Amino acid sequence: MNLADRLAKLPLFKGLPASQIQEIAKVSLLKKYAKGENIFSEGDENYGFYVIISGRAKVFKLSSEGKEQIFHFFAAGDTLGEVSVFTDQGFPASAAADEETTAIFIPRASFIELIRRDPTLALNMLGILSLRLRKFATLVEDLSLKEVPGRLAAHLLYLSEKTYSPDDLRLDISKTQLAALLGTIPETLSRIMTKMGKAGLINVEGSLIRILNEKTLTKVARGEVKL
Amino acid sequence: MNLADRLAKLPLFKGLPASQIQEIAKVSLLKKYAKGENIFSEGDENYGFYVIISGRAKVFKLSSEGKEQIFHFFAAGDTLGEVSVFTDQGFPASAAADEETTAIFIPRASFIELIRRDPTLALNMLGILSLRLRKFATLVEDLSLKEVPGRLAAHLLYLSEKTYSPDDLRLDISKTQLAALLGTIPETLSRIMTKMGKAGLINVEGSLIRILNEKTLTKVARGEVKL
DNA sequence: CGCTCCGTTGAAACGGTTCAACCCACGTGG
DNA sequence: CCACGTGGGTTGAACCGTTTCAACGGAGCG
Repeated sequence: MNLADRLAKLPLFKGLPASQIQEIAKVSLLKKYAKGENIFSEGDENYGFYVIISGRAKVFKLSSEGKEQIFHFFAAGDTLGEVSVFTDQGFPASAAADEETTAIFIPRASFIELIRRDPTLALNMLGILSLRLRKFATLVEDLSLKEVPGRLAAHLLYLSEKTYSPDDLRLDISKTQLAALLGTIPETLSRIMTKMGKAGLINVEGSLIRILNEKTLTKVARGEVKL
Repeated sequence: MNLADRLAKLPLFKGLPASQIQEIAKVSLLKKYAKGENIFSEGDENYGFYVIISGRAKVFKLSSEGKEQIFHFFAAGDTLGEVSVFTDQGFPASAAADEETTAIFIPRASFIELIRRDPTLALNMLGILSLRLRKFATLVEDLSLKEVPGRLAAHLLYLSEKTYSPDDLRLDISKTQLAALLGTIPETLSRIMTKMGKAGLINVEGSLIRILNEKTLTKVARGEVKL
């Protein structure tokens, strides 16, 4: 499959005429990243953004002591690095491939040029950024207003919503990564999972999690019930 | 001054032809809010967004126990509530006037219509949302990877950057509000200010803060030095 | 086989919050 | 004009959730 066909499938380019997609394809690059490989680093100058074709990437920051906070995971179809396309500063955070990942790199100047010509693309991008802002809002809420059990409960319910079998979840990331996503450390996450298990809220077997008591779990997520 | 003149001065509408601004002005509303008055609430259906003309507003969330996390303060020229213009969900957080505030309400449909016609406006809005995302990124970083002294130090240095007299700061919000912005409570903030005073980093007299040792303060902000 | 990575568990330490008391500046009403 | 209440800010002591440090078990892999 060539670049143009791949681009045409993306939600970002939905509703865009083929001719313009061809144009973008001409200046775009297909890139491959090995597991754990760096995609860009905080502060790097930015010449464009990325669209994930396959695999998974994370955007994160590290503290001075080495603790990692993951902002978001990106999978096939997602865009990353768009923020610095529209502001003249380097990347606000770093990104790395979580497994073997392929992505399309779209140069900044050509993309802006395309937006100027087609407002549909602009609206698509505005929708993407708005969604991202929503996610940040709930992340801030979780970090500041909820304790770790609340964050975990909220995350499990979030996963539950986007699954076919809403009570049988499979974590597609390691528990260490999950801890970094929830703003805590593996030890704490482990303890809380054990507690939730003993309280009959969930059942954990490796990366398989079954929700046993959704009602109470919801209350924990809201901070109405403590563990 | 009429609505159209006010709109024309906003960075959001920079570079936009007067005819289109007139059009927007026709469907916009001038609103006034008393100190403390609610502007919109989390989850409210959204029919448009707001531009602050004078005064100050805050966007925030409350925990189930009543703790407040302020996401951002907005002053004259800033827009708020744009996020839900581009996604079909209610407001992700609540907003209230921090003092007597006037704002222009711009209806969603007309604004989207205008974007469709003028890509300049789209690019302006993309720039605004991107900047907001950057702020969220540093907020998350602060909450998750820094301790309260680090957050305070970072905030003071941030204020210092945007002042004429970079070593003499005046807090324009109450310390209680500052605590809510930094993700902590007034008691903790007070203690840390005292500590920083005793360590010779700053000098606090009411809402006047003088930075005495910027170098060390920077290290505290980076987490390289503990208090 | 032995290494590394991930996850788990325990005990101690720490940062921050909670609760309570108190101070001060300010505005209001008697 | 003073008494009073109110809101913002400060301080102390107890408490609590989370992290830290250390040790250990198991799975996967060269």
